[in-house]
Amino acid sequence: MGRAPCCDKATVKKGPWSPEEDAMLKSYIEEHGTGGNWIALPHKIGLKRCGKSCRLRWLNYLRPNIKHGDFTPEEDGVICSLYISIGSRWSIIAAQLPGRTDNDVKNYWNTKLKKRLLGRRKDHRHHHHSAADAAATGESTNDGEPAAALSASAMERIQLCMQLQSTHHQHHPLPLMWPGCNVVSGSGVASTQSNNSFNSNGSSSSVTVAEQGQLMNDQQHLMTAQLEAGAAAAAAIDNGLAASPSSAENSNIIVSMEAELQELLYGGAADDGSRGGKAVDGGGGVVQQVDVAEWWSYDDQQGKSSSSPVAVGCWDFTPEPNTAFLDYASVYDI
DNA sequence: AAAATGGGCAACCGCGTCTGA
DNA sequence: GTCAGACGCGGTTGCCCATTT
Repeated sequence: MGRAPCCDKATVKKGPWSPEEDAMLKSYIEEHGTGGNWIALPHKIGLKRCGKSCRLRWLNYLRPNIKHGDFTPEEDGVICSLYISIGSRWSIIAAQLPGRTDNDVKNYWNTKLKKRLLGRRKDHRHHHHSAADAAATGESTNDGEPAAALSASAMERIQLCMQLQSTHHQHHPLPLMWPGCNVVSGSGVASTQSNNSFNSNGSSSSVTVAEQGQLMNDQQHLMTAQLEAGAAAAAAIDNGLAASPSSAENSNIIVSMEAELQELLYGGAADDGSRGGKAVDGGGGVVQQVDVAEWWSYDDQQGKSSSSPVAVGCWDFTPEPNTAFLDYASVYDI
């Protein structure tokens, strides 16, 4: 016995949304909110759409302050680092990127970032015939373990890690650090958790994009430090094993790996720091000011369904941002 | 110029999780 | 404690447009 469909598929409209439908949905939600029931929403509005479709349209396109296209290098770094660490948890990754949706991040990864990163593997192929290579081609690894046992996501993470490692660290194998890795607990984590937007507690901490860039950079330090851990754990998790944690750390390695990630992403041009952690110039030379507290506060404002909602932020209807981060943090012990 | 191919993106689908009765 | 309905997420599909042959 299958699950009951959420709507009458015979009567709902599918396919691209028309401007009229967009306008109807947008104006209704801006005026009344969602009412906490997406399924009932299209009936109230008079739209011949599935409730889930309305929700998706609102979240991915109509919501205020949605950013489309032109991912910044900082965002690239966050996406890559997090993907390597946690895999395709797009909602969590998107939660770290204000204005980005999980669908956007997912599409961006699948169509661009992944190719940019994995596409470079050929450059190093003649040096190494890695386990990931073997796995990717369906070959067996040295110990005879069929690589097909790993998920595609895990394989990608391993490929990325091994590519990073193969570029410069072939003579300096990195220690495993998972899951209790606390590599940069003295700097990156502390500053990240004390300053960033994810510890929203109602206080109106105003954080500029420039600061956000630095925060992302801090995060990237952390995430990059977990590259190895992520790959090892991905393999372990996929095999139902628990990787043993290690306390080993080497800040030089972390910095090197971060640089390698930048190199993989942006093609080897040595980064003097102007790329990461700098202000995001909107093109006009003026650094944007983003009040993160306001951003995250939209949930509350919208939830009150005031007659004139001030849609400053746009992460309503998504999990509490710090919850998402805490989810990540609790899993990865940071 | 036309056809084939590939890339990018919006939208859909199905399933796991959550929530309230 | 159970169950049904709703939500949220990740994977996949399909369409449109650009590029290549």
